[in-house]
Amino acid sequence: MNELDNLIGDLYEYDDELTAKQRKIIIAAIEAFAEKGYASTSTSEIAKNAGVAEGTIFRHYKTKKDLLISIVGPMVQKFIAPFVIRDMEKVLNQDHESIDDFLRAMLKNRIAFVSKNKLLFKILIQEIPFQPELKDLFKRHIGMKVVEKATLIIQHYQEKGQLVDLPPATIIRGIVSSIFGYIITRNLLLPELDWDDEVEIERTIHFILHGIKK
Amino acid sequence: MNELDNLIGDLYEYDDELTAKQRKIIIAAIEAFAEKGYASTSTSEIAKNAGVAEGTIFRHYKTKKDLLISIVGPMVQKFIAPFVIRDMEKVLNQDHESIDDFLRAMLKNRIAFVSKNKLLFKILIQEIPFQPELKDLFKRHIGMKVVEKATLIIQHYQEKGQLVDLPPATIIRGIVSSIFGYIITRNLLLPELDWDDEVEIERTIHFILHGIKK
Amino acid sequence: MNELDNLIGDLYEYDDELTAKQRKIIIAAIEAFAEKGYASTSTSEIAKNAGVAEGTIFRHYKTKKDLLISIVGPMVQKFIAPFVIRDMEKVLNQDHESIDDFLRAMLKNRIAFVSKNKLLFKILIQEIPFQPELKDLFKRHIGMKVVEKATLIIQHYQEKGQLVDLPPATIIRGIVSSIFGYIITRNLLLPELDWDDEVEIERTIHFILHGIKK
Amino acid sequence: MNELDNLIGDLYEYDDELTAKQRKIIIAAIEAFAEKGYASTSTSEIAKNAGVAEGTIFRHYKTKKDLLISIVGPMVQKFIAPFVIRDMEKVLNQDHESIDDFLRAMLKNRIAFVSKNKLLFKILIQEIPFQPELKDLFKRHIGMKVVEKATLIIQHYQEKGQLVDLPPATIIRGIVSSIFGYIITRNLLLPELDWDDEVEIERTIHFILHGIKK
DNA sequence: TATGAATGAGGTTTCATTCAT
DNA sequence: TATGAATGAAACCTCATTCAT
Repeated sequence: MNELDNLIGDLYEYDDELTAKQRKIIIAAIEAFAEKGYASTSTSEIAKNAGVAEGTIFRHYKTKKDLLISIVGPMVQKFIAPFVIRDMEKVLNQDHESIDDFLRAMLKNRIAFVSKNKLLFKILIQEIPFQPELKDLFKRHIGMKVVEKATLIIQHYQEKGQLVDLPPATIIRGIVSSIFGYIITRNLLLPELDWDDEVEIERTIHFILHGIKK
Repeated sequence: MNELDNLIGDLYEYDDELTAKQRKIIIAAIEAFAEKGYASTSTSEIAKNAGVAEGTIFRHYKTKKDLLISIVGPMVQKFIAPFVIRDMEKVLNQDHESIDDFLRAMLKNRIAFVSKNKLLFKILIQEIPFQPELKDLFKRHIGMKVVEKATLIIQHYQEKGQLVDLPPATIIRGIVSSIFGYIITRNLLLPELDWDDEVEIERTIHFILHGIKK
Repeated sequence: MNELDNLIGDLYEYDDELTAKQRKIIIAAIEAFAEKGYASTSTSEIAKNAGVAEGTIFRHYKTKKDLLISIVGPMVQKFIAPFVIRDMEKVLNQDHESIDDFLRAMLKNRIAFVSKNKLLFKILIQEIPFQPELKDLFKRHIGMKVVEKATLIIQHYQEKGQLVDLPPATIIRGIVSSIFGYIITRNLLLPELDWDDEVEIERTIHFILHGIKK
Repeated sequence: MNELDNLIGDLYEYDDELTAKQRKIIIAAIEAFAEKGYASTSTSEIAKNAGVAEGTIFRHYKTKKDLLISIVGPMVQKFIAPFVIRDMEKVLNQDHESIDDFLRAMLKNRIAFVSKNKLLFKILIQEIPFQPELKDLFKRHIGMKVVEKATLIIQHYQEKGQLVDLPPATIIRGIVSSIFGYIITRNLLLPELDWDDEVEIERTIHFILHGIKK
């Protein structure tokens, strides 16, 4: 479980916050939630796969939902938000000459991030519609901070005459849809295909920038 | 539940196949599945909301999963596939001069379709990852028939010199991502906003055709 | 379980409100609660003794506490309160010449009642301190209606010059303590002794009326 | 927790038998048992309220029931029994002229005792029916020694012609019921009322001595 | 001595499903 | 056809107790 091991290291700043059993619980939970969905995964199954007693899960997480939140919350909080924001600040400060470069940087970064966190990503998008806590978290972090920043960046480039005069919200939606479309197709819908990320990212950037019309 | 009533009429060709109770069961099930997810909805809850006895559900549907499939299967089979295909044939036959018109027709049609079937749509995309039957159905209908047709159309326009020379798969992904991005934002993420569909569809078409660069 | 059978008949006015299984559940629950206490009785144990599946209990009673309340509530409501009140009205109306007769009637009646409901009585006094619902029920029925009536009766006899001039509350406490003292000693503390109820009741009445001093 | 602190000092002859943690455990246990009942109190709750680790409880008390017994046992053994007996011997030796004085002394003494030990008293009467160990302890100490002595005293006064010719057991029951009736009403049923103990004790003595008849 | 992570048996409750009516 | 009582497996969770540190 190399992917998962790294992941844990990322999610929890101080590794020693977690006992060995806790790590095993989290890893087993991530795998099960991603494969069968949160509601269809039983705590006894998680315990069995983690090699711990069922009671041990509840010593560390008061409820099953607590376990979910503690897995998926940090992903939203510590990763998505700060990374995105830092990236964007970098962009604004370094003042890339063209948005091409900016877009390229962003896409690669985000795609690498999701590739490292495929399972968590799947859990997150599956459960957001049903977990008000997650929805809130998401709206607060992404909806407010990220969209705000993104709007500024887009206006910045629009003023420089590089971007079309669509409303920033529409532009953001276009970009995000394209990115997610790629990520989901690549990782969830057709993971069995041979993907040349380098090339396909360039194509996606081309699509975002110039559309499909010749 | 006007939306649901129409819906039922659409899903089942011969309305009289369904008893009144069956209709009520299906409606209650759609509402519950969409709101809380398939796995988190109990059959007793469906029965209560439908105003029937618990046993009645199992008289008509052997298992709970049968109920799900019988709700979401027809959507895939009878709706998505035929509509899309028919649309596309229409396009190819009528031979729209420009893809602009074609795209516009498609988008409006698909968006109208999903608006009519918001709840079913939500159930479908939530459950596809977890229900092999649905995944198969989907892949067979969409993946094979639709993608095939779409590829032909794109090649058709590429030969006419109207479309950029990206691989058809990339183009399809771009278009579909943009459509879904709009539908999901509009119906699931931010349904509380005031949407002017006419205008926003035009913007989305513009994005698909020309991208974001000026 | 003849005692319990009668009991059920008393508690539920229309016997046919209860299925056979429900009766068995209630009887098993009463026995277990009385023997081991509510908190120390498991629902699985009740189910086993009742000869039903555990789920059956929860089909009829939403929670374990529901089961307790539905057993002990009617005892308070339908029995204690109305009986006592009716008795007392009878007394006031018939206007017994002396309180001796009244006391005697009361004691016999109450003692017979508790003898018929020994187990329920035990459950009731054990659980009242821990179940707010029961406390409320009890205070409302006994505390308010019964004490009020009793006060009137005592004042009635005090005016006739038959009763000592202690505050009614003190007199009620004295009488009730003596009755409960007898009932508890007789049924709970020393049930193994040979009790001649007739005689012992006369003695208790003598104690209440004249005290211990010669 | 002044009440509880004194209490502990009383229960354990050599205070230094107890570590600070042990004291905290006992105090927390008394409070919890009294409030929610023995069976409904978890050891983890006691540990938390005592500010110790869960394991610490089991270092001092082999089982949860051990803890209960070690709390409530001394109350029966070291307190009730010896006090009562000593009092009674005093009475017999000092040879109070009248039982009035004797009764008054007893009542005040017992009521003061229970007031100091309200919580323990509550635990004791709640748990006696369900804990054979306690029942035994109680029967051995109270049932045998106390009743024996009390019988002697009553016969003593009966011979002096001061007491009515009811069987001693009946007289004991009358007195004890009246005392408990007062203590329970005062401390458990209606603790929120303003009680003037001096006055109410006199009234209770009057009731015991002369009954309710004028 | 004290800790608190770990246990696993057992608690209450839910639930899809069956079946006699 | 429709019912809803009944089921029992399995869900989530609690808890007294143990044990390595």
